[in-house]
Amino acid sequence: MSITREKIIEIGEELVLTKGYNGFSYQDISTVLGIKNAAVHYYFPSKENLGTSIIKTNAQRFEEMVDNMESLNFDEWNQLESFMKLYLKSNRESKICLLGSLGTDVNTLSDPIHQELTKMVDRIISWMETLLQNGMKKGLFQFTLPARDQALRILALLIAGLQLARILNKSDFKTIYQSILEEITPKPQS
Amino acid sequence: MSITREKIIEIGEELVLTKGYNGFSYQDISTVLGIKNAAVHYYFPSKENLGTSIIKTNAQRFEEMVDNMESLNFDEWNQLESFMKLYLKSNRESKICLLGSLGTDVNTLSDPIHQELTKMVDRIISWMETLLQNGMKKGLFQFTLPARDQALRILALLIAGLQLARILNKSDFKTIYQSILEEITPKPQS
DNA sequence: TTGATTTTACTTATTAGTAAGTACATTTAC
DNA sequence: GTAAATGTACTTACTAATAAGTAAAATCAA
Repeated sequence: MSITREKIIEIGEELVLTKGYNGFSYQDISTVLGIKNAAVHYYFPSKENLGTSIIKTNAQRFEEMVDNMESLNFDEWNQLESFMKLYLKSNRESKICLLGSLGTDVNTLSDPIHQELTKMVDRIISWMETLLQNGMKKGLFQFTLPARDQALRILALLIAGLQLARILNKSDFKTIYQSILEEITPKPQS
Repeated sequence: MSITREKIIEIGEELVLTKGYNGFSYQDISTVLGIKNAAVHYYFPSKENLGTSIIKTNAQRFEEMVDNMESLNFDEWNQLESFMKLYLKSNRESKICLLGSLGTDVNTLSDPIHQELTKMVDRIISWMETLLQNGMKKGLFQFTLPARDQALRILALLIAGLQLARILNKSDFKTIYQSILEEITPKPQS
């Protein structure tokens, strides 16, 4: 596969995470790569193509990470923490989450992008639901809500945590991050 | 004050909440109002003026609501619930939170808008912090985190709850909404 | 009739997108 | 083994649409 194509997706993703889907243009990408705007259209005829490719690439990266953690026999706690650490990295880089970024612009996205986005969120939620469920059985987690609801809460805290941290202060994300871990840490019996 | 001016702000806010700051144009506003693009520029010479006015109007509405609740002697529980009900309404109307919307586009906003946004988030967080603190003293709330951290969590859950609900399903917001109330409801002593 | 409001008629810049052509490497035909 | 054809990765040079923004004239309302 083409290296230029990969770089376009990479830069496109970075721009979605920093400026939002409607906040960047093909020119922004071509300028960074030192090529012409038309060269970007050569790989991605329309912005819709680029948008879906960005989401698909992201979703694929997620699946690879999950597969990798499974094959390394990560327990549920470590899997969740690894996932959450992706957000710590985003916070350091002043980026937000792809889901939160596109969640803002969802009404301006064409159907194919919208569907890809929904698919990815569904996938992450159900992955986390299973993870929480299994982890609780093992006593690694403790919570009272249905596992899917707990997953929704964790994802929401991560997504808006990054957004709030970019408005306020990076340290505010760390606060939220810590609180998530505390929320599901098993409490000693009294 | 001009009725047209007020309508422009109202429609502008609606557009920010549905399509994002970079997803709408003056043309979108003027078309709805049946006036010309230039008439919008008469009231708001630049989009920056409009953006700051939208935030200021929103912040003012918040202050009025707080004042009103105080004068009606709402207890802390009812004040928090009233605030949260604003988000229930947004969810019904498939709108997201102003803070979440602008949080995505923050890097593309000019300084005055950015500052207004930061001011508003600071204000809401510190209002909720005080509310939680006082409510806990009265036994209306129960939580273990520092009040500001708890406020950050609640705001984050509300903001991303709306975003996720727009991608997934409206009912997912209600789930998160309920979980917030449960999170701070005093537990009976054992 | 004065000032507030709005339209007309622009400008300039940027957007996504396209059509035609170029350079160069690879394959195919003889 | 060489020449012709083909494919890849672009550039050049556009278009059509839309963006924000402006100046000046027209309209309206007190």
